[in-house]
Amino acid sequence: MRDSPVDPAQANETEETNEAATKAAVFCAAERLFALHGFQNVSVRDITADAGVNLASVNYHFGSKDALLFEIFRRRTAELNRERARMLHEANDRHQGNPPVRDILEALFAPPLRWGSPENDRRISIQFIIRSRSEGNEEMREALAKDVSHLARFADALVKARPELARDTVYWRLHFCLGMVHNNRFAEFDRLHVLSDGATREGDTTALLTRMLDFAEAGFQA
Amino acid sequence: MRDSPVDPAQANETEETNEAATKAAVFCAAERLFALHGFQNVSVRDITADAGVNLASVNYHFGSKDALLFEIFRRRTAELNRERARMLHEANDRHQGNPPVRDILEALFAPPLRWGSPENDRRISIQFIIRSRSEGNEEMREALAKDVSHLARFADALVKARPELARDTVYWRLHFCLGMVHNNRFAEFDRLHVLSDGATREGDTTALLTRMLDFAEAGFQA
DNA sequence: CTGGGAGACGAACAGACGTTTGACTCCGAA
DNA sequence: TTCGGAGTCAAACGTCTGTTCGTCTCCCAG
Repeated sequence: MRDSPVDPAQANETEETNEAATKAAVFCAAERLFALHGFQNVSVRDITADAGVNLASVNYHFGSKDALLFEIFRRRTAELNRERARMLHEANDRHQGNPPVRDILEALFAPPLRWGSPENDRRISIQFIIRSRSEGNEEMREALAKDVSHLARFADALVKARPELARDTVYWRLHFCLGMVHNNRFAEFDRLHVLSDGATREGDTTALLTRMLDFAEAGFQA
Repeated sequence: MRDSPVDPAQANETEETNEAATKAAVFCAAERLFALHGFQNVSVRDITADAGVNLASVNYHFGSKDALLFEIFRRRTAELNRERARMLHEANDRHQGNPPVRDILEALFAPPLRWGSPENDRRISIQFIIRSRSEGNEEMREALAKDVSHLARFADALVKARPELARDTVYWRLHFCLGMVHNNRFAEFDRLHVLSDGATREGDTTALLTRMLDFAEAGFQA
């Protein structure tokens, strides 16, 4: 076992890499199948069959099925958090450390929405993350609970942007905004599509972002 | 098999009923365990052991594990929809068939919030419903997708209350509101509690309802 | 050339799963 | 009293699960 194996995410879909190609194939197949069918509904055999590798590959490269799940989760949440933090940082730079509510919320909404756009390769990743929020095992939920520092930065920025609001009011409204984001699942989009008889298409990501920002920004004005 | 067995929900927790007591016990135990640990993480043996009945009871009284799941789902969603429809009807009566946005949203928010209050027996039921939205099998998701008529009444009322808004705008904002509701899970409350360092307690249901209505009503003003 | 570790592979493991079976008890109707 | 169905029960069924084992191939350092 070498110390720094080929990064599965970087070797994405490029099965030509001469080393650890099977590890990357397992990683990608697992993420996709988990995101589409749920964590418990996908067996190790499903993953290895889809990836075209041997059954024992999962346990050899990742230790266990749960460890594989957690590694996908850890990597993707880290990437999402990094992108959100970067946008929040840019908003701070743009507004001398005191960005308005809309810019803060954009840093929260835009990354998962961009990932979720139909033409984006990360569409699967965001579905995986959302799913891990409800189907994740104890380890994953613990990691989510521990990682409040990431959200705390957004909460602090919002408190600074709306100093007249009580702190707990800001926390609750941030909670509502997160609910808006996490509801962006395939099934929910389908129901909305049926309800509106085809009037609402989720294809236009920037338009959806504007809709969400309009709604949430107004919510913070209350 | 008689035609109208004792209603498990009515025989709730009263194991003294001389007939079909085990069916009610299975129903209650299953709902609680499913809500707490997830659908796939609870086995038929877990349910029957918790209910104190024989292993074969589930298949005898409900046909299969999936059928049991679906029966709990069907009953609870019907109860929730009925309560929401009743509140929307009352709001219509109060305002001559044209209730304001806040009253419509209250009919949407209040029932699940009331159920979710700590002292309420239905706290488990609402967790079950929320869970079924992401963990439900094909049959349950199909039932959710088909039942747009229930949501359509809320959408129509909102369109009537805000005629200056485009229809798809109203649909999207209703979608956002549903996200706010469905995010009210145990795990999410926990994270919010950690984030706010104990400042936000979910105990006061009416206060939470006010917070949600303030936020969502303002969102519809945008 | 040679030895050894990394990795892929088929096969098997032990356990948990949902479901089914057949016998037994009990009670109301004939 | 007798018959039959409803309900409970222990036991077993076959299947699918995650994981492990032993072996084989291949490549590179010695």
